[in-house]
Amino acid sequence: MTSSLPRDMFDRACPSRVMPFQIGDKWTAMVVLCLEHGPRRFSELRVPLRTVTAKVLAETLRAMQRDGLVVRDAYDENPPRVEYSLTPLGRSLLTLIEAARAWCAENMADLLAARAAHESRRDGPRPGGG
Amino acid sequence: MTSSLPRDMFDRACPSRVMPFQIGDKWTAMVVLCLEHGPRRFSELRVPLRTVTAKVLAETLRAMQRDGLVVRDAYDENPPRVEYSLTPLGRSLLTLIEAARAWCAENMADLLAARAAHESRRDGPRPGGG
DNA sequence: CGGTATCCTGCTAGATACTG
DNA sequence: CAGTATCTAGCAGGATACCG
Repeated sequence: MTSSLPRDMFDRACPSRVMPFQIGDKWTAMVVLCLEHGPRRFSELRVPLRTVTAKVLAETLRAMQRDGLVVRDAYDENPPRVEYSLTPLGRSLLTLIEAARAWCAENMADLLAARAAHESRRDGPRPGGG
Repeated sequence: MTSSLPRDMFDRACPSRVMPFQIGDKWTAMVVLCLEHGPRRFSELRVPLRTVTAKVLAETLRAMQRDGLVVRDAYDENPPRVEYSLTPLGRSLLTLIEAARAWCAENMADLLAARAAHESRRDGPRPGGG
C-alpha cells in the first residue's frame, strides 16, 4: 500500500473551490487526504497538490505540526528524506471531511444549479425578448 | 420563537478562528446559525455578528443568495424592511455545522494543547534550565 | 432602515533565487 | 531532496461617506 499519489487526485475529488466550506487553510484538507493511507514525503505531496508552491506547502505543514495534526520525521540520509504523517488528531479530521463530501454528493448539484440560474438572470433575463 | 439574537452568540459558540475549518466565507456559517430559527432582518444579523461591516455582510448575503442558500424578501413599507431566510439548501448546511461542532467538542482541547506545547517549546525550551 | 460607492490597508500566496 | 529568503501582486475586508 501507500503507492504513489495520483496527479489528478483533486481534479476529481473537488470541483475544488465551489465547495461551500473549507477545512483549515486552503490546502489542509487535501494534505490530510494525501496522508490518509500512510506517511508521505514532501515532494510526494507536491504531485497531487501540483498548483501549490513549496513555500505555501511548507507553511501549511508547519501550521499542521503546530496544531498537532501531523508529525514530521527527518531521516539523516543522503539524499535527505523527510516524511509527514497524520497524528490521531489529524486523522480525526477525516470524519469531518467525509461529512463534507457527503454534503457535496447530496447538494452540490442544487448549489450549482442555483448559481447557474443566478448567472442567466444576470446575463440575459429579457422576460419578453428571449 | 425567533426572539432577538444575543450579542454574545458567537463569543460562546466558537473560540472562533481556532476552528480548523470554515463553512463558505468567513461569516457564512454564522449567518446560517443566525437564520436557523426563522427569518432575520439585516440589522438584526449585525447584532451577534458585531464585528462585521455592512459592506462585508451585504457581500456575504449576496453570495449566499447566488448559491441558493438564503432568500431575500423586501417589503415595501416605511421604514423599509428586508428579511433573509434559509432555503432548504441553506438549511442542509446545519448538519455540516453540527458535525463541525461535534469535532470541536471532542478534539479542540487536544488541538489547543498541541498549540500551547508548541508555543512553550518556541519560547523557552531550556531542557536543563527550567 | 438597508444598503452602495470609494478609498485604503494588511495579509495570503505566487515567482524567483538560493542553501544544507 | 527539502526546504528558506525576498520581493511583489491581488484581493478580502475595514473605514468612511453617501443614497433611496
